This record gives sequence, C-alpha cells and structure tokens, in this order.
Amino acid sequence: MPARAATLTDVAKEAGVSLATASRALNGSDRVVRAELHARVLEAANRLGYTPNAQAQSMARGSSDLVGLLVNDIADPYFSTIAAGLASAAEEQGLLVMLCSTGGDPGQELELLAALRRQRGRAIVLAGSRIDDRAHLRKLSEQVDPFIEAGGRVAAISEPKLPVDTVVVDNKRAARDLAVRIGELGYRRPAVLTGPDELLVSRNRRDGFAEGWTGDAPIVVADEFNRDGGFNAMQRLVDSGPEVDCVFAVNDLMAMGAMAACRDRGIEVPRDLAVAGFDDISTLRDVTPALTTVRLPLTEMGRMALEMVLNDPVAKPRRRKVQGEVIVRESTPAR
Amino acid sequence: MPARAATLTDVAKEAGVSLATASRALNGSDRVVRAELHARVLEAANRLGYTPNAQAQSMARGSSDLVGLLVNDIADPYFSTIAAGLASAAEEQGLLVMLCSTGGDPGQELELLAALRRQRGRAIVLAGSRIDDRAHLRKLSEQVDPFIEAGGRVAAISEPKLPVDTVVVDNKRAARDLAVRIGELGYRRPAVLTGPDELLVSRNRRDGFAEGWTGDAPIVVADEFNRDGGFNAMQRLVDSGPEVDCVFAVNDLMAMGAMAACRDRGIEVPRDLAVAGFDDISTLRDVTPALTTVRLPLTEMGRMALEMVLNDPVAKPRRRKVQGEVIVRESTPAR
DNA sequence: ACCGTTTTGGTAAGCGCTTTCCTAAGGAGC
DNA sequence: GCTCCTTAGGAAAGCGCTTACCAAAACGGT
Repeated sequence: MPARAATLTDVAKEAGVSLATASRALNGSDRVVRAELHARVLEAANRLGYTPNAQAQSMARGSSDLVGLLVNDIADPYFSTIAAGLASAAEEQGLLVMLCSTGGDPGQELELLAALRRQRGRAIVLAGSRIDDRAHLRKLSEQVDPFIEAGGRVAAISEPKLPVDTVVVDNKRAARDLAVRIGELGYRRPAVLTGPDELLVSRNRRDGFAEGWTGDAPIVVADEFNRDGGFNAMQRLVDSGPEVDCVFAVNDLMAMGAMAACRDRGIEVPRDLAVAGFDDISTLRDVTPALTTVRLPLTEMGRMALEMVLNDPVAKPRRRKVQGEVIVRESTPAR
Repeated sequence: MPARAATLTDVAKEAGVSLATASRALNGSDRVVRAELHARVLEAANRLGYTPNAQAQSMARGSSDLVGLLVNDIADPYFSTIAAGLASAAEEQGLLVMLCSTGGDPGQELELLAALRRQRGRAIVLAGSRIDDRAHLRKLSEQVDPFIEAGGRVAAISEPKLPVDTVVVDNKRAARDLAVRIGELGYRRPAVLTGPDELLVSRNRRDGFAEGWTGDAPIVVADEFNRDGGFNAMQRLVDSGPEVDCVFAVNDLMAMGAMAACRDRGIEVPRDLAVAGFDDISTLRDVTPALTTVRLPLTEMGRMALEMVLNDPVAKPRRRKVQGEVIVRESTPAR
C-alpha cells in the first residue's frame, strides 16, 4: 500500500487512457470524452479512490479556489458572525476559506497577510478594525497592492482606509441616531465608554454619539475594546463620581463589562443607570436587562464582502455602506 | 506592468544566478549560498516584490502548511472559541487554517471534508459534534481513511466515534458532577432540556445528568441544540405543567433560551426556577442571574487538537480526555 | 606538486495537474 | 472516390517551485 494518494496518472494508467483524457473526463473541461471511455475513467478513479489535488490544479489552471479571511479575533462574536456569513457564501461558490486571527496586533496582521498572499488565493478579505496609523497602513498597502497587481482581489470590512472594495459600517451615523434616541428617552447626562483612540470604529462611534447629543458633551472614558475594557472603564467612571444617567459602551461586549461593574458597585441597571451597546451580538440578545444597542447585519456583511471581492474588479474601489439600526430595549427605559 | 506576480525564475534572472541558487538563498535550505550571491538574490527579490508561491512549494516539497478545520457553526461561540485556540496554535507553527462550517448538515460535512482533502493540507481537524448514525460514520471514514493512508493526519474534537486522535470531553462525567451538585444544593425535581437524540454530546450530557441524579428520573424535553431549542423546550415544559424546581439545559445557549422563555411566562429565575447550562461560554459570563454551568477549556481544546494532529502518528488513535468543571453561580442558589 | 575533501553553483528531473497542438478516424457532400 | 470538416484521443509543454546529481573550484595535508 503506497503512502501516497492516487494521482491522475495512476487513474489514466488504470483506465488505459492518456493523462489528458483522464483529466478531461474527471475534472470538467469543454472537451468531450466518448461515453465509454468516460465511464472507464470514472470507474478507475473510483477504484483507486482518486481525489484531485487542488494545489496542482490551481498551479496548472493558474487560479485557486481559496479565499483568505483576516480577522482581529475569531473568538469575538462580532468577527465570528461575519466569518460565518462569509464562509457560507464561500461554500456556495465552491470556495474554501483560509482563516487568520491577528489578535489585534498590527505586526501579526502584516505577517498573516503575507502568509495569505503566499497561498495565492483568489481573494483576501480584511475584516480587522482599522487602526489610524499611517505607517501601518502603508505597510498594509505594500502587501495589498502587489497582490492586486498580480490579479488578486482584496476587500475590507472596516473603515474605508485602504483603497480596496470596502463594506463600511456607518458607525458615526448609527451612533448619532442612538444618541438622539437616548435623548428622546429623557436622558440628560450620558457617558461614553470607548476603546483605544487609534481604533477607528471606536472613535467613530464615540464621535457619532457626541455629534448626535444635544446637551453638554458626554464624559468619555477610554479603555480596551472588549469586555474587560468595559468593566474597567465603568469602574473608573463610577469612582470618579460624576453625575451620569446613561452609559453608551461602543460595543456590546464593553456594555456587558460595564453592567458587570455596575453590579459590583451596587448600581442597578437600568433603575440607577441606563446602558446601551453597539453590534447587537446575537448571543447577548437574551440578557437582562435586555440591551439597547445598534443592530448590524453581521452575517450579511460577511456575504457582501465575499460578493464584492468576487465581482469583476473595477478601477475605483467600491464602498458599500451598511446602516445600523437602533434597537431600544429595557436597558434604557424612558425616563 | 505584468498582471502576474514575480516568480523565482524572475528573481534568479534579475540576480544573475541560477534558479537553484535563488531558491536556496530565499527559501530555507540546508545548502549554503555564498554571502555575496545571497545578498544579490535578496536584493533582486526585494526589487521585484517577490513572494514565494506556497502552492508550488507544497507541490515541490510534497508537504503543505495548511490545516483544515471543520466545525458545525463558526458563529457558535463554542466552536469559534475552539477555532481561536486552534488558529493561534497553528499560527505559532507557521500553519494556515482552512475553515469550513457545516451548519450541522451531515451531507455538507462530507462535502466539505472532501474539499479539505482535495487541498492536500497537512492535517484536518473535525470539530463537529458527532452524530450517532452508522451510515454517516462510514461515509466519513471513507474520506478520512484514504486521507490518512496517503500520509495526512486527522484529529477530532468530539465523542470518540472515529478511529482518529480525539480530544474528548467527558460530558457524561461532568454532567454527573453537575447533577450531584444540584442535588446537594437542595433541588428535588429537575428537568433536562436536551438536543436531538442523535447528537452524542447532547445525549451524553443528558444521560450523565440522569446518572448523577439520585431522586426520581428527571423529566426530559428535547428540541434543537441551540438558543431557540432551549426557548421552545422550556415553553413546552412549562405548558405541560409538571412540578420542577430546576432545569438543566445541555448547553449555555439553550439555557439562555430557557431563561428567556421563563421571562416570557413570568417565571423568575432563580426564585421560581433554577437554571444550569453547559460550556461556560465566555460571552455569557456576565449575564444575570449568573449561570451555573460546566466550564470547558475550549481554547485549550483547540490547541490540543492541533498538537495531536501534528504529533508523530501512532498506530493506535490517542484519546485525550478533557474534564469539565462545575461552576455554581447565582442561577442555582442553595434551597 | 599531487590527491582527496570539502565547498558551492548549476542542470535538470520531477511534483500533479491543464491545455495547446497534432493526428487519426469518421462523416458529409459532390 | 475524393476532399473538407468535425470529433476525439494523445503527446508534450508548461505552472513555480525543490532537490538530487554533477562539476568546478578551493582547500588541506603530505
């Protein structure tokens, strides 16, 4: 028993036909093979348990059926939901997804992007949050540009900082809408728990909220862009003791952290303090009090990105704006 | 400007050396290249923006740096956490992960497994929950066996139904432990919300709980293995109106659904009814009431699977048992 | 000065496919 | 019966690499 898989050559030999015929019979081609031979080849392939070698096919055909997906953290429900959408769309197209998780580290992001490039996939989707760092953006471009130059396709799901097709969430506007609704509900003194300043998502959500807010400028507390960041930011906010009747955390995970911090401090949500989040993570839809948030079509965004990246390339990068929908729930009752 | 990436041949030409020398200089080899030539090649590669073609390398070397990961649903936090662990371990090894999400459909699983096989990755990790279906298991084996025969490696994270290295969660025992704790806390009439009977995880958790329970056999209500399943099962349980003081949902998502159903029906958790889950999904650690559950080292399990699958193959499939840890929280207060 | 070892660069044979060309055979048309 | 198409199989040239294998040069020892 050979420790190697059957090759097309083996199949051809077994069927008593030429390599070319075997190829034509098995792996779709416009050329027709006589029915009898066709059957013989199929049978031989079956007998040998032949599976085409996709790598060799890509080489020979000059086109691969792999697409790369680069996310900040696949364990984060935001990204895993996007990934699910993209993966299901990819599957429909007969494509395979190569997944990379950067951990939010720009250096890592570059390295993984390079790895993805090496694989010569058909396309790469960048779903990491963009960081406002010119040097890093330039380095990204240095990877992305030649890949595109060589016929690869790239799309992003993020703030539109790279000159590629981008699914861009209108964070600012959604946050503005949220601020307006919060105001309408009768709140007067909001605080914003935000992520690091370099993170564009975080910044835009914060700024959007501030824009939409008509009263005094909200207090802003920054920390990490995750659950613990929300927890810590909330603690600091409480400790610094300003009067606040409502807290907007720039994502649902931070909001959960914030609510946990409230619990620790004996603050009851929403009686003593209202809380709102952003993203509408599905896993969190059943928490109590139900979280006011901004719903994003995450699955759809994954699909859209794949669709864009497979479309015929156009000279000018497309932008596809996605609007978030404010969902008011119990965590911000009318005052 | 050519619409194709620079190849090693281009680099060799540019540097005025042979293809072999360029290869040796750029892509690690035991053969040494004189410093001067080495520098010249590096420079040329740089000038041309050369990126090795990983597919071609795999072909030539006869070994790839891709590993496949097959999960039920990457949007499910259970799997996305495992994926995160596996991805980070893969990254450390310089491997790339190909991700497939089956949606729990066995047919899909087979198809995606075939796709993964075609890619001739170094290894494949099956993280889907095993279904108790001989025919399907046989079909899986028909894909797995030849892949292994041909030098591929396969591991699973699931119930040990396939003859491959497996990370197996001791679901039965953990559920038993949980049942014991629930009993100790003073509960007398538990119900179990379980998934479909074919799903082994679900069955083992249910059976384990029953084993550990010393009183009358718990009522069992089956539905889907997800949030909505928990919701529906809970509704049915309530409507059928038996006396129950505690509900064990076989995973956290079902538990969340169950709690939501309780809320709908005006049942207060944990005052009127206690609820426990399984998995300890990190996103849900801050819900109120805090959920009693069984903690699983999901990230670690992903890493373990990769480690196993990269280890030297041994004749006998290894089993690496993982124990869950019962975490009692507010949702099951002592009575 | 000579022979046996190291270096170290190059040549060419693959890896498993697809696809272009070529050629032989069969059919149509007159 | 002959030419002109059409059809279908096969030979072989790649795709972009790695890696035997070979050969030339440099080196060491005597």
